[in-house]
Amino acid sequence: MKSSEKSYHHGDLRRSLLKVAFEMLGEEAGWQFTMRELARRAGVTHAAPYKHFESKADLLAELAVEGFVRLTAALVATQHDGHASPREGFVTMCKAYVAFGGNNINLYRLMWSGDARASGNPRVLAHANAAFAVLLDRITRGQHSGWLASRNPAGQAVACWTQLHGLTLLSADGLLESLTANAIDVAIAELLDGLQAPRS
Amino acid sequence: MKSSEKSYHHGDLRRSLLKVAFEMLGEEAGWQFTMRELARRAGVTHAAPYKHFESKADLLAELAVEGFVRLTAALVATQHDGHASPREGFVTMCKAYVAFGGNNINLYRLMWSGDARASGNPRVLAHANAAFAVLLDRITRGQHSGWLASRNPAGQAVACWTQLHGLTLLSADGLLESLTANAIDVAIAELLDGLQAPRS
DNA sequence: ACCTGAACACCGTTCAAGT
DNA sequence: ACCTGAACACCGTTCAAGT
Repeated sequence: MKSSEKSYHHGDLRRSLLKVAFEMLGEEAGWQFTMRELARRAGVTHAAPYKHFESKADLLAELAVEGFVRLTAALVATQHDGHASPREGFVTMCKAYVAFGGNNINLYRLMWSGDARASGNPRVLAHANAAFAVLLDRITRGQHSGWLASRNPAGQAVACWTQLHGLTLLSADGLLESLTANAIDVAIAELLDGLQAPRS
Repeated sequence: MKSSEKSYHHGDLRRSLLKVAFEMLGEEAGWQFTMRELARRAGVTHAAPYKHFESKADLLAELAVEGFVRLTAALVATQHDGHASPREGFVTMCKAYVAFGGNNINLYRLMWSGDARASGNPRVLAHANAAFAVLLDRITRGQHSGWLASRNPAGQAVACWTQLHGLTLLSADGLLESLTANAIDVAIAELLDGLQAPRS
């Protein structure tokens, strides 16, 4: 934060590496950047990152954790707006999920890449579950307040999560635009119809 | 087909390479096999595959095309069984989709990998659309026969596709089992409830 | 305490040369 | 016509050595 741009890198190389990694994820090139490129951009030798991360998978796990934190925040941020209806509020959250993926597609793919989980870092799974918990909480409250059909909330949350995950990925792959207009809105509407329908 | 096992590889190296690649995809190691490992297993030098495939992406595209062909066949195969109800028939197709992904997870991931589409081979997209067309066709017919709510069939098909895609991936990642029992069945039921519900 | 230089065992891809 | 051998420009990772 103190900005020592152009210094020789002292204690905060770890933080610098994460920052540069997020910058690279923001570019076009996909999430499979190389450790050597990361080191190059951070201005250090390719061996230096290994003093701060055990392996590439370890670095990816850190990025994935931060990704889930940001996704969770994006979902939570939709909770207290004044929505026209409970359903509208929920739809807003769903759109925020898909928008997060669309705006951070390299990070989103990294979060689910398997390479991140392969690190063995349990925080990846824990933070994925934390994001899921936001969906589950909203659904549980929706059932209590009566606008969602009452059945196992976890089942509804899983249906919601899988729908949003698939929608995010296929949308980012550019496969939906040619199939129908407003694919995201339509798919979310079908999801909500299902969650509201009685008699599972 | 003539089986010249143990020969020196003549004209059918291309076919051999594809066969070995599918075998590797059937193993545990993920879909990111190396061209050199493929060549090794096929018993040739690592330069030989490049006489039959322009690049690794080109090879992956061929595998992806065949994957979509197989997925399409798996979906079509569920069409003429005697089902207890139209909805049951549709649910069977949905389960076949998820089961295909679960039983061929490396191939399924490859099909959506981007590396395959990056080859520029238009057959990948064409065959992906062919698989989608099966969903669309069943939904259109379901609307005509009246058991599905009548609205834009493409929108419903997109909702179905994205749900099954997300469900397949998250299920394969092992992320659903701990959340609820019968996650696949439950998510498919929510999907169908949505597709059947009037008033989108 | 933190980074560098050189090394190891790999990649994808190319291309002259062999059969 | 089809494959090999050697090469090029890369990787992730390690480790003795420098500052």
